[in-house]
Amino acid sequence: MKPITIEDVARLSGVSRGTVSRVINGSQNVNSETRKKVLEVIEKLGYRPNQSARRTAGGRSSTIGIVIPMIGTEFYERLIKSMEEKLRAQWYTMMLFPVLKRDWLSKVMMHDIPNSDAAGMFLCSFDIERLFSSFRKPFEGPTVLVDSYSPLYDSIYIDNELGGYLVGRKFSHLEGSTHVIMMQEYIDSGFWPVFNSRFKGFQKALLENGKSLPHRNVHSYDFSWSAGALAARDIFDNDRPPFNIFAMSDLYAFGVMREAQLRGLRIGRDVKLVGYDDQSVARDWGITTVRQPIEEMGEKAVDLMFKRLERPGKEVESLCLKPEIVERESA
Amino acid sequence: MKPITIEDVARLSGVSRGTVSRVINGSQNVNSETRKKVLEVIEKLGYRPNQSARRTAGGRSSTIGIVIPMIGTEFYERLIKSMEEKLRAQWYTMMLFPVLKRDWLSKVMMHDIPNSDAAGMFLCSFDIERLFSSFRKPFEGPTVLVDSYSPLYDSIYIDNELGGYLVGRKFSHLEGSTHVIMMQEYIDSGFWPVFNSRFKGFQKALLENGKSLPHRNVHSYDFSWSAGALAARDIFDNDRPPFNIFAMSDLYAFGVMREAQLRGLRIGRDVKLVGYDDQSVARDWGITTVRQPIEEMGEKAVDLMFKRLERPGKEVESLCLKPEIVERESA
DNA sequence: CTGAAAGCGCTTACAG
DNA sequence: CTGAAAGCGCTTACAG
Repeated sequence: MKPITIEDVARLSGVSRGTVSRVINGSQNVNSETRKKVLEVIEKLGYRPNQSARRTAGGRSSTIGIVIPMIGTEFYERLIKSMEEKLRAQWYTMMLFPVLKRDWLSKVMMHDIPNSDAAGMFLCSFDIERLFSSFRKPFEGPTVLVDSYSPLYDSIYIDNELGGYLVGRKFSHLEGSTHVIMMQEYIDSGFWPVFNSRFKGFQKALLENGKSLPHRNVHSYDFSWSAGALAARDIFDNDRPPFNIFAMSDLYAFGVMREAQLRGLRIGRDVKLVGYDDQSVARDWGITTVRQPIEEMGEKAVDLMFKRLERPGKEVESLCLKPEIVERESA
Repeated sequence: MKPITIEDVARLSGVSRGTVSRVINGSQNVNSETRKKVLEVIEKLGYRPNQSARRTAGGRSSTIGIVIPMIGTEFYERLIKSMEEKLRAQWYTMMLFPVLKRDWLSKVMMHDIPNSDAAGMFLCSFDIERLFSSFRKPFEGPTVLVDSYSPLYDSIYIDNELGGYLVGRKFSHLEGSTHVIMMQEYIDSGFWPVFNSRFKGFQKALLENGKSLPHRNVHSYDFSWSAGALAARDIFDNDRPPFNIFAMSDLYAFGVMREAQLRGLRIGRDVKLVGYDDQSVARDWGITTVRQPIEEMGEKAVDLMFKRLERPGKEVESLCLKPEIVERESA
């Protein structure tokens, strides 16, 4: 069974292919009677225009690609959802390219994306300059950086240094020992360095208030549910309360919380705890945390894309969003 | 700056477009000298074939679409990763279509997918028959159902009834009161009913052992980190230990665990607890759970797709995978 | 408002 | 092994 083409629609409507094309593309220059007739036939036949053909014939693509480093986290779920919402309102289709393995990064960048026929591309959380020292620029069309920054591209990101600073300022007036749990970031990782920025801001605030953070109070772990508990075990075993712990992800904070409770330490009193991200787990368990305006970032990213699509030659624009502390019981 | 076309390559190589095309498509019928020359020019120019044009000219698409109901969970992260791994080995590109809002389901099915130019389509966790009573079949090409079943399509899924049954059998020899925490499933939701199947199997095992489950011992909640704790609170307040709790997701199980510890109930003794999914949180916190062979499901799904791509007319094939209990400290 | 026609960048028999 | 040519399903000036 052959697919239905514009030719079939034209024949049954008694008009030319050109007219059908005009109807499909919403041209004003079609008699409303004709349009109605054509639309009827389209409906009856179940005709869908072949997108590949439209594009090779010079029509605009209406898909937008999004590259993200992972799925399976609340952060990207929320980000993607807010972006898709806005994209759909303008009839764009979203195509997701998750880079689920480090090895795939070059394949996604050099192969999948150039072939994707997207009108534009969002690149999320990657450090594009580091990426393009090893990769050829993969995509000629409009590119918007989300959750990262480069002077060469439109971009929107959240001020991680400020996030860390806010927590540091809060902690600098507290009694007791101060600890940080973070993820180790490698220079060659290709990711926008969020943890290091948070750390920088945190340390800056402490220094401003005459406090310093011993190197041994910085705990680096991988990213997992148990990491926070392991770190907490280490902290509780080798130091004395009260503890002030900045867990740079709610995941970590949660592990700390659990370990503390097992030991009878009171969260909010013996242990002051601040997480990061305001994930549902922080809301559910009363963890003070740093909220990132994820949805706002997604929406404004789409705005940047639309502007760029309209005026490809316009000057590069960059937006920086502010995080804020959400006070709960844990600190 | 105009994109480089096959014409440019042909001209600079001193051959015809046809020959360049043969080189691109790996045809054997090209003199190796000619091929070398053409390849050089391609490299030098940085030429990339226009995929849209290839497809409209009758070439095969090498992208595969995957529709999933959500991102942000470990289940889909693992599933997608295992599928992409196999797809990439055969030079296919994966395009993800998450359906992040219920309203978008029809748009994704009727618009995005038909336009996606995919050679084949995976549909994950949706109840396709219920879907297609309201939607026209969106996609003519090879379709493989993953994590759901229909006699009309190739499919692979995990035996949820068995999963529930295994837990039920384990619980039927235990002293104390038995409770279930699950998600309420609505008939019109369009999702493959996994919780109901688990419940069915669970109840069956209890009945076989002469036990019954009072209706009030079934606790339905939405899907969140706090739901398990809320359910546990309800259970602990209104019943007496020992408790046997089947939390049909590790997320729920985790909430139960925390609430129990806050009350000084000993997990594994006062509270026997079984989760579902073997997520990292279950591994990290010692929760007995039902492991689903997610990666195996992903890989075999891709096998089904390849078979179907090769022989579009072959008989429909259906695979059912078995879950198993992972024993840990909690039960 | 509409049709005829050229063109988009490819692929693929066909003939040699 | 290769070129010339027809064709894929569309779009878009152009002319009327």
